[in-house]
Amino acid sequence: MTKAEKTRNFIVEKTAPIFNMKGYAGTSLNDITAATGLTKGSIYGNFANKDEVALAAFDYNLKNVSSRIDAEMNKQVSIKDKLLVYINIYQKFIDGSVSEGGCPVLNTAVDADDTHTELREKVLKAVLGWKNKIAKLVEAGISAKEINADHNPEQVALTIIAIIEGGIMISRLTTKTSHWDLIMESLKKYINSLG
Amino acid sequence: MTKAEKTRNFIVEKTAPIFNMKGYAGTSLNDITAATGLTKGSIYGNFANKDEVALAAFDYNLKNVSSRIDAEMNKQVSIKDKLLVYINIYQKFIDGSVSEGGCPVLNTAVDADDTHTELREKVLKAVLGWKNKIAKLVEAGISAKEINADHNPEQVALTIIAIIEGGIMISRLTTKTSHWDLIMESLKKYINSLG
DNA sequence: ACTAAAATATACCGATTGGTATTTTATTAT
DNA sequence: ATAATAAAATACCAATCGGTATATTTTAGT
Repeated sequence: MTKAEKTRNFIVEKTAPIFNMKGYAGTSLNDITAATGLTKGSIYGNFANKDEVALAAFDYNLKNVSSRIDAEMNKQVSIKDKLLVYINIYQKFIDGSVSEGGCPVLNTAVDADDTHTELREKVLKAVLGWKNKIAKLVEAGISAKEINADHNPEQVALTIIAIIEGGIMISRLTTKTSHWDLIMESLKKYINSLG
Repeated sequence: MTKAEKTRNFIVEKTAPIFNMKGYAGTSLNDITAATGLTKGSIYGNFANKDEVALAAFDYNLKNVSSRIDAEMNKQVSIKDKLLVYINIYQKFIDGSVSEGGCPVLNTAVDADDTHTELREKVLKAVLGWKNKIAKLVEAGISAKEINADHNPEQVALTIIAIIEGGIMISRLTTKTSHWDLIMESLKKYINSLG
């Protein structure tokens, strides 16, 4: 790994939480230099512009979440247990133990849907990928007779994502873990009702 | 209504959609003057600062949603039908027929939770009020034997809000009304399963 | 119609915005 | 160790940021 690559990663690591908290417009180049300790010249030596940093930061934040989920999901055998993984992983993003501004999908979707095309397309891809992933799990669950065949995999996927993301919005706003717990209890019931 | 009050309302009406789309940091005073056709001096003659405009814009956006919901809810008699009102109202915010950037609660919560205390407190109040409203409806439903008494009103309220707001995030991002429809079908099932 | 007050426009402020050309420093291959 | 190269720092740019003091216009009461 060359020096430039190291610096690039360093910049992304340090700015990713800021973009996740403050959003694209709310994060200034001064924020970026302050967080990295680097100068503007150095930032622009590694990135073409602010957009490129923001896009890389989103990728980083997304991978941070999804890799944790993948790792935990691989430990589970049943489809339902795999689906329940989201609850435990996101809990850590709520209670502050991992938190860096909440779910990057939610933050970036709301931040960019009307303002930033490139960022919007990245989140869109992430959500559609997430949806497909859950839908395939549901299909596998149906094949394995673990989930009733009368369920629409896409609908189940969208419903799970909606509950999680809506739950994050509420819980992070109210800062009540009890709210998260209650919503996730509903999600558990929903998942267990699938078959 | 004095001239200043008219102008104040005019500024709020014109800028409310902008704040809802671009967020607080993303909306500049240039945006505000461009949308109103007024000059900076006129804006600052009616508002102390940008914050005051943003706060008034949020109030306006929130009232726009909640008054529509209240009006429609009063037409319904059963508790379940009252709860189902959210689906039809928010549909209009999704398909673009009323849209001005989506749900102000979701937008402002995500925008302000880590950045803007005053705005954050306003959304927090809105969400807690919304939660209490649904919880009281559920309690009334239990009293009327329309909803089973084993349901936790607060939990039902939080779950409904989460599905709606999560559904808005997804549907506005993907611009697929089918996604909204599928998620709302799940919400209908959930509401109907209450009793 | 006239005047006092209210509301809006003009013209400006310093600070910050994203971005760049140039110089200095650090790295790396020989 | 040195030269070539890569990376980072410095110093700057025009434009825009939120905000204000003052001048002008518009409104409203008599």
